Amino acid sequence: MNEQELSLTEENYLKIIYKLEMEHKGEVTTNAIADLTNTKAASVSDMLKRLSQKVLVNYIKYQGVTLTPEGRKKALMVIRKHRLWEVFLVDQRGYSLEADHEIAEQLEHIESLQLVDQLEKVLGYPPVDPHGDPIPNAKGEMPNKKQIFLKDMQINQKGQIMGVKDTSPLFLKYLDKIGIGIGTEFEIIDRVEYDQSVELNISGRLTIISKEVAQNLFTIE
Amino acid sequence: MNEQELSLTEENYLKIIYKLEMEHKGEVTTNAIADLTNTKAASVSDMLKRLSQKVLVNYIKYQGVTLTPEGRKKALMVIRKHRLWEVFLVDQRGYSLEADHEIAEQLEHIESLQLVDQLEKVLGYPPVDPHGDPIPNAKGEMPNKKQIFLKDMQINQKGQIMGVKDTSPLFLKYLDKIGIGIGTEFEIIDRVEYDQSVELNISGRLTIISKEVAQNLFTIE
DNA sequence: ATAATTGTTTAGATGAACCTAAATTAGTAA
DNA sequence: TTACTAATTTAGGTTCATCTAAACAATTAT
Repeated sequence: MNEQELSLTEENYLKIIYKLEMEHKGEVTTNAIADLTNTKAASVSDMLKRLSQKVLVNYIKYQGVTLTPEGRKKALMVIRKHRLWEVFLVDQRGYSLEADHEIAEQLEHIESLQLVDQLEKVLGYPPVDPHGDPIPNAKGEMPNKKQIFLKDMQINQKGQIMGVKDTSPLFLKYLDKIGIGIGTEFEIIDRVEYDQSVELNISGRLTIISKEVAQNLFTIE
Repeated sequence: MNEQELSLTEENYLKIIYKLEMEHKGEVTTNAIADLTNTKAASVSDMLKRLSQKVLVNYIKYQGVTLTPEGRKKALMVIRKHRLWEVFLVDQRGYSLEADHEIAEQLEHIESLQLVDQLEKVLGYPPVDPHGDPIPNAKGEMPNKKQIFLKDMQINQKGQIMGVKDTSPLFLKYLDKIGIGIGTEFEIIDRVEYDQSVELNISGRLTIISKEVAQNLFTIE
């Protein structure tokens, strides 16, 4: 009785309400939603009424919306799918395409919990997507992982590259050249006082990265 | 001017018309389409009018439809996506899920030619999907590959397992056990007169499969 | 050839998701 | 407070994809 199928559009609304709720910590306004959905306020009002009827949001006229527990769970499932597909896309093809996000916007609506769970397994249970955003678990709970930049890590700490901040082709090409990518394991060997560059041990080899690079690479926890 | 975006529904109609055209070699009837789309004849008539206006089908009232070249190309692109995703699903997870086809039905509508081309590359340019159906190329042309069952191959011929006919869990489990899967390379060593079983060389090791198994495994060309 | 059957199309409605324009409410400034 | 502005909702329409029921065309059987 719980598992009402949601339309693609409804899923998108929930996802956006979730995001806005996180940002402003509270009620979400009609206009804010209209902006992000590329629709008009009137259309949003319509939809909020419908979502309210399905008990996915708490909606009081003129006062904005919040998600119900059920709505939040649905939103998190969509976000989970989106982020896992993002990992998949980057994994399969590198950061090459600007379009990754757009494609993930479509893939996030593929219905099959099993598929997404299997995807997660194949990808090695990544805690975050390539933007460093945490991936909700199969129960629809958002873990509070945080990204830590190599620049800020202690000497002797180990980790695995989980993503990059700067996604310009120039930077990505350089990373590729020096053999650093998503999943690369490393250990912080030393930090050079002089220029704040960082010495890494990557599978036995010493690799030195500049401060700029160390500011743009992150691991998790 | 050519690249009108099609709705998911329109894509499905084209795909189904293509399939029916292949089967009956000629005009496709309204009712046949209605059956496969799980809609009613009246809805099909409506849609055919719309597709006709977009010059994707040739439609004459009471006389059935055929695809135009443009419509055929669109249909083949959908089929290409569907079959590549099927390969992906089986690749990632084995035949485990009955639901593979349903999931591919959704994935086939993901818009991104680049993604599907990249997928094809990652999968190693498979000529057929796991059901042995050929995969149209990036230009929207259907190659005429045909499946050949191991039962019918000559001694000394080599090949690669491209799919299975029987997809019952029992059979798939057995294949798994004897180490045969999609992509497995083999050479036909001999055929045993007595029971028509087939001796294979699989990466240096002799494997014997029964007539029944050899009737259900195929390669291509 | 005519009648009966089957297949197909039209007419008129529906629901989802959107729109514009007008009305309403909430919040702010005089 | 009252008047004004900005945000929101309602009213009334549109398009897409569907439906049912009725009308119409084509095919088959007598």
